[in-house]
Amino acid sequence: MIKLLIIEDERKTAESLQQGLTEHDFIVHMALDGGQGLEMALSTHYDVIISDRMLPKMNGIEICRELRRMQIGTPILMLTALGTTDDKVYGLESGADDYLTKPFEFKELLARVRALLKRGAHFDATGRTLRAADLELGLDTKQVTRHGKLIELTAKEFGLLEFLLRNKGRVVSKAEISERVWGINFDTGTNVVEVYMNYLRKKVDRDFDTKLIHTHIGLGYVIRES
Amino acid sequence: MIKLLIIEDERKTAESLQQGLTEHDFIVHMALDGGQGLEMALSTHYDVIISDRMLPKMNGIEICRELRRMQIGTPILMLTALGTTDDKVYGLESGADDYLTKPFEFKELLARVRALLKRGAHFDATGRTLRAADLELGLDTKQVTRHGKLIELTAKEFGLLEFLLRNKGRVVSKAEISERVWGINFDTGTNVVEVYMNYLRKKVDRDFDTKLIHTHIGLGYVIRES
DNA sequence: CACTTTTGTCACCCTTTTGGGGCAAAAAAG
DNA sequence: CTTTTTTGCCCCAAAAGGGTGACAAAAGTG
Repeated sequence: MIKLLIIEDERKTAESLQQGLTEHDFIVHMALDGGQGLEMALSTHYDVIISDRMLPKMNGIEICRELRRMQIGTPILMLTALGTTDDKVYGLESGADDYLTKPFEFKELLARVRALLKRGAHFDATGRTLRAADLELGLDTKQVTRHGKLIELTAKEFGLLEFLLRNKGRVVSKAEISERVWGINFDTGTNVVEVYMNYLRKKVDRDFDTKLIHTHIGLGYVIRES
Repeated sequence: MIKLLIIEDERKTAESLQQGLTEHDFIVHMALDGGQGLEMALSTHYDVIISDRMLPKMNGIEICRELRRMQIGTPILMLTALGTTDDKVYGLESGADDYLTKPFEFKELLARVRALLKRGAHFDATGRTLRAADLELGLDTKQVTRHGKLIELTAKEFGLLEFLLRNKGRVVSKAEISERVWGINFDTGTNVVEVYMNYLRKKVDRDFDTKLIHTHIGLGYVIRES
């Protein structure tokens, strides 16, 4: 479920954007002026924000700056009627991630939104699927497959695999894992991590030739596809 | 030090880009055709890649796809003379992060590169690497290679090599090493440091002509690439 | 409540890592 | 050249790290 926020005061543009994006399976929220837009962006998590540059109450540039000041990194696509290079430069420097000049074709906007989503997907909890070789983990569907075959995981196993996949290629220590997946301070002499790593391996690696979960003794674990 | 790769075959464009970007304190590498560009992008870590779309040997779209297939997430800014919306859409869908149509003003390109950098700064999985000659140590991957060949190290060996590499060119005493790597007060008549230095040499230097680990008798050890 | 599933602990075993002893080789000192 | 110190390097035993089955507690389900 990908959520977008559109901040736009021209009714006609706003409506056609909303319609077009809704048809492409995005969840679209609308704000009709800058103040409202900022408020919504601050209170809800969006995957991409599309904002007009000229707006009542607070303009697009100000919204940008304010969001970045509040440590909100949501990608912002700025729309504008102003097409000079200086305008674009100014917009990008104030924290926008892309800048599109009106008039534009809807499909270009769609492509740019998707490009912004792709970039954020690595970290954002809203990405669609995580992959490593022929292993796929659906963040939305909560389904895991290897070589097309469904693998049933429990909640903790899923959480552990998701954490490993999000850090694909990076060795993560047991302390880091228990901290991030279990939320515990790895001081209690527990060996849950090892036990679960064992469960995961049985389900994910055992029946396959190329192993994905690797141990680096004394350092931690890593998912690697080589 | 921010490194950019420019893949562009038109001499004039290439040179003016290089000059402009160098003036803004970027380190700029150039490739004049697609094949060369791909090779460079695969072997070196760049912060942003700027690629022309139409290139000899291999075009920009193909480079994009190939890099993404190889799990390289470096932000890509595509340049093109083709300005139709469909071209842009196609480019963005193949894995590019931004798309700029020629002719453009340099300052817009600069602003877009900066916008990409801001975002890409996050996942720098390939950047945290220590090097000495053809020896590479990945701080995240915990992998060590020499001349492209993987070397397996234990945790202590890794810690020792990391310490030496962090102090590349500086002679570190055995007391310093045991203090920083083992966390012990080098008073016990132990010879662990010598023993481990020996392990490291076996794995890192033995099979190669140019030795990297050098002993300064009575003073300590150092990694030197000369 | 009875039953199933999930979660986490324990105990045991196996593997790898670690670091010391001892000695030969190399370097420095006399 | 001989002696002393330092370093390199083999072997080996102890320790640490990690894998795994059994089992009990906890959570979820009808």
